[in-house]
Amino acid sequence: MAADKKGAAWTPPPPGRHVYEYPRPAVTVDCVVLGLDADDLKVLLIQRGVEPFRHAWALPGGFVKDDEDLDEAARRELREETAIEDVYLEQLYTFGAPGRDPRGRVITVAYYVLAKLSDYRVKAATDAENVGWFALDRLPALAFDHAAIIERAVERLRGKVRYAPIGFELLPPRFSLTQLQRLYEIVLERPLDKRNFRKKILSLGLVVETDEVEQGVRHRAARLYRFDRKKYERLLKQGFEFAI
Amino acid sequence: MAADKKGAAWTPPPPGRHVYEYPRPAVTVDCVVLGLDADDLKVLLIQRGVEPFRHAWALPGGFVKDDEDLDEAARRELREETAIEDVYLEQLYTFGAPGRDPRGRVITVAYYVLAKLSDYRVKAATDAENVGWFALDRLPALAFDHAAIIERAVERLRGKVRYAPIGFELLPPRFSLTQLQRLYEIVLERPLDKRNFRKKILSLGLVVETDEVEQGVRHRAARLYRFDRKKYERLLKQGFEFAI
DNA sequence: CAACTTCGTGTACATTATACACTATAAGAC
DNA sequence: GTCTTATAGTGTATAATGTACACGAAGTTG
Repeated sequence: MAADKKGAAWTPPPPGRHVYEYPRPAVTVDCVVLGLDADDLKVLLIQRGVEPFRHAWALPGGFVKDDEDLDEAARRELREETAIEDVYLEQLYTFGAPGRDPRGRVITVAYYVLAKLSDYRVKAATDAENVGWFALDRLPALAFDHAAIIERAVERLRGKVRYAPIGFELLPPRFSLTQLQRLYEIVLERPLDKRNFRKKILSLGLVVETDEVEQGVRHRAARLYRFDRKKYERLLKQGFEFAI
Repeated sequence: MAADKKGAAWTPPPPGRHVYEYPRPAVTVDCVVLGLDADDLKVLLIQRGVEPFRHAWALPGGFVKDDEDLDEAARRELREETAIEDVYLEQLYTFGAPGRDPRGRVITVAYYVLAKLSDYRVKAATDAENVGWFALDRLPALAFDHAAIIERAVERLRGKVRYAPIGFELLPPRFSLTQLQRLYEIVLERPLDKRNFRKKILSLGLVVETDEVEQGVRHRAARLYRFDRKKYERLLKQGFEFAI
């Protein structure tokens, strides 16, 4: 976790000295923010300014406040550290191995976040600390157990993208079918047949044609579609199962 | 959580008084132990002996110790409170709403556990406190937010049983295909066709015939099968996907 | 040995998945 | 405005899988 983002060094509690009779670990949230570039899944990292792991890159995150829920804490830290808001956010897994933070017992509730990368390309770089998107296969050295957390987030995305319409969270509101196919190919790491993919997607009836086309391309522009979330929610209630 | 199982009442920290500058919630683990009866999914509950929620039923669980991992803590609490060991155990979700424990901030990492109910029918009742299996549709009043935790565990089981061979964790090592079908019918809450189910299961090649048959039934005895875990793991590495 | 209960089996049809290649359209260069 | 280039957009035949459906076989009990 990157809790001490304002530079105030955090000192661990003296071992074995607790005010109450039960252990009191520190609890943080960490966010694995995934975004889709033209050819890659990318993850948003911030560079640590303090020890331990000074200069190492880490997941955005920080301490959970006394009066906030875990999801709230994750959204707050995201907003504070990366200016990212209004994204798909879901709890991933809680990491609590005793040695995962050299300063003492810190349990972190990890979240995974799907962001429309294009929305945040600029903003991300303007924060006080270094912030950047990194391709998943070219990650820098990471603080704590954050590499393992990212790995689990990607596993989860891969597992879930086929059975839930979460891929759309990575695309702009209007997208071409080619873009959508590219997304699935990148996440699933295998090529898909263009005609079969389109047949399948359109037969679900969840993406609807708009009257817009791609702009600024140097060839025939593709028709743009949008995801019909309301229809999806209606169908869900009727036992419909999304699957690609 | 049922952390104070030995009757020592736990008092909450005075609000706003922390030794360090960041909040220090208590962290517990709670286990949703599911078992399969003839006609029902059941969950294992223990009855609380102390306030709050004295006399209410609750999930087995307790505080995470300073030097143990979360999974370890869950297994330890299970062993201590219910004598259950060597079961399928997987982290479920972390619940941390500020008001979920009336005594103060307690964050709980929930686990779900699949147990062969027949193994634990007797042992479970011998613990110092009241312990019992409850059908999911006839739960007693539950402490804290434990009803919500159980609900999420069942959702997870339902979602996962079709894509991972975890149903076998609920059956004895040797089982009939009728038992296996019954399991899926109970978990998925819909009837399955006998011939189609057997075709499907056998075509996966993961359950193998043994030379044993059901004992002590008052009709033709069914052949018993076992799950071939090694074969499953081999196939997994080759990209095989389990699905029912 | 009759009655009962569950076991174990196959086929026809519908649906879905897969493999595969060319024409249409728009932009850009000249 | 014509040619080049790049991607968009489309259909069919075959294989695989899913679904619906009913009855004789085998073992137990009285």
